[in-house]
Amino acid sequence: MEYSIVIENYLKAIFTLSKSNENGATTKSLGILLGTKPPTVSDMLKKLDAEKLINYSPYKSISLTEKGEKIAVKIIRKHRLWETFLVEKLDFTWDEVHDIAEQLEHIKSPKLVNSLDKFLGYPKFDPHGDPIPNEDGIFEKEYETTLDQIKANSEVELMGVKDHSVKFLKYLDNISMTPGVKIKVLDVNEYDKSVALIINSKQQTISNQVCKNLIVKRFPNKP
Amino acid sequence: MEYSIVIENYLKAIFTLSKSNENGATTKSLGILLGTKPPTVSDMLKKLDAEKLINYSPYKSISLTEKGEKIAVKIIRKHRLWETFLVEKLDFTWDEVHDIAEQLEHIKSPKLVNSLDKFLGYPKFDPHGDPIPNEDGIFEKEYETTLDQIKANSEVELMGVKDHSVKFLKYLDNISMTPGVKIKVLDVNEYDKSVALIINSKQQTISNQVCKNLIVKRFPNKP
DNA sequence: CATTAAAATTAGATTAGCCTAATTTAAAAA
DNA sequence: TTTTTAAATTAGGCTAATCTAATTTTAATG
Repeated sequence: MEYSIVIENYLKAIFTLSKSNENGATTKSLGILLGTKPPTVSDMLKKLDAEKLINYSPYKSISLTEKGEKIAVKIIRKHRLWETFLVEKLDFTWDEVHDIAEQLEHIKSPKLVNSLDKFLGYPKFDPHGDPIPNEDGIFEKEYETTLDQIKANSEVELMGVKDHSVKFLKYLDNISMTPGVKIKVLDVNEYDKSVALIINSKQQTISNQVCKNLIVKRFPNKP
Repeated sequence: MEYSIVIENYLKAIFTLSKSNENGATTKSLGILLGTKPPTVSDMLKKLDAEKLINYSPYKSISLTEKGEKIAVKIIRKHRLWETFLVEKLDFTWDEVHDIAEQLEHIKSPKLVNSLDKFLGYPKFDPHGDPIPNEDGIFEKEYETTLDQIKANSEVELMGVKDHSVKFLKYLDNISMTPGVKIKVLDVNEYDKSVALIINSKQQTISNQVCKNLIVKRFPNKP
């Protein structure tokens, strides 16, 4: 079955709010997120319930059915793949891509999504660091990687090291690179892949070789 | 001003029919092309006229205003760029791309179109051989090029040669490569750029060097 | 030039998605 | 536990885009 863009947006919004919001999705919060008034939301909730996309009855709580969640995840997958495409291939910046991806996420073609995924090299995270679900709707649970995998304008947390030699650890200590520290990646040098970053509000540059030995964690699931 | 997808489709359809159809766009032909009934078309024509996108009054002929044509050409530009993207980058075939491009052509973002254009290397023709208008809405008038510029699954006509040596012309004669002949390009070898093609329903393979000396004409403006 | 056939338009109705105003329900406070 | 307040829903209406049925206009034919 094919659903309207409006319905797809509702499902995505309910998914997002169910994860992030304390009370889950509400008529009010959906209205704010989607830019519509509460009565409009109420109407639509009844319709989504009738289509078995959500579980809902008047004045009660809102949750996605399995069917509804599947669709929501598909939209999120498309959104994040298109964002990745725009940044990686068309040189858009981090902050320009959201509105365009909001439109692109509604393009209907199963083959297109997977071709795009392949073209992009099956990325696991979008430019904001949010995980991209695979074809089966599974989100990567492994948020850890090495620092050389991180793109510019991301924030990560240092989890550990791969090289445990005293020499290396002393060096890390020198630049305040201690476990648990927050690292903001500013820029990746195209030539030698060295990385400009900020630790404790101090800017530094470290080599690609060092990056490969630093295990970091991304922060997923921001809006 | 931003117009609805439906309006954009009407303008594109009127543009196409004005070029191809004997009587230009009519209520009936628009209905067939857009999959709507004549009364629906009539209503919309009044609306488009009110918006100064077309010149029209009841029972009279239909033509685009400058304003309307500009929008139509923009949509066509987007459509053909996206088709090129799908074939060149995502390995879609010739015949799979139309429906997807019909959706993609309505994505709104001026920067996106031009970034895509740049990413694709400012192509002048789409995979069907139709010309892609540039940012200013100008269509390439030069349909002639050399055979090495032609992609797989295109049809061209031989217009002339660059090498006029007897040796070369004798060789061409041998393979029925005579001026005016229709050439269907089947495949371009990735390794040596040699080209598999059909002339007079006979398949042959010719080298890249030979291709570079053959001047051919594309066939633009198919549906 | 009158008649007929085809095309186009007007009339009236429907659906999805949205709104404001009025009412109902649930949750929080007294 | 009653009262108050905030949230949610119902009622009634609007617009864009669509339809069928009826009517009008143009063009083609005799």
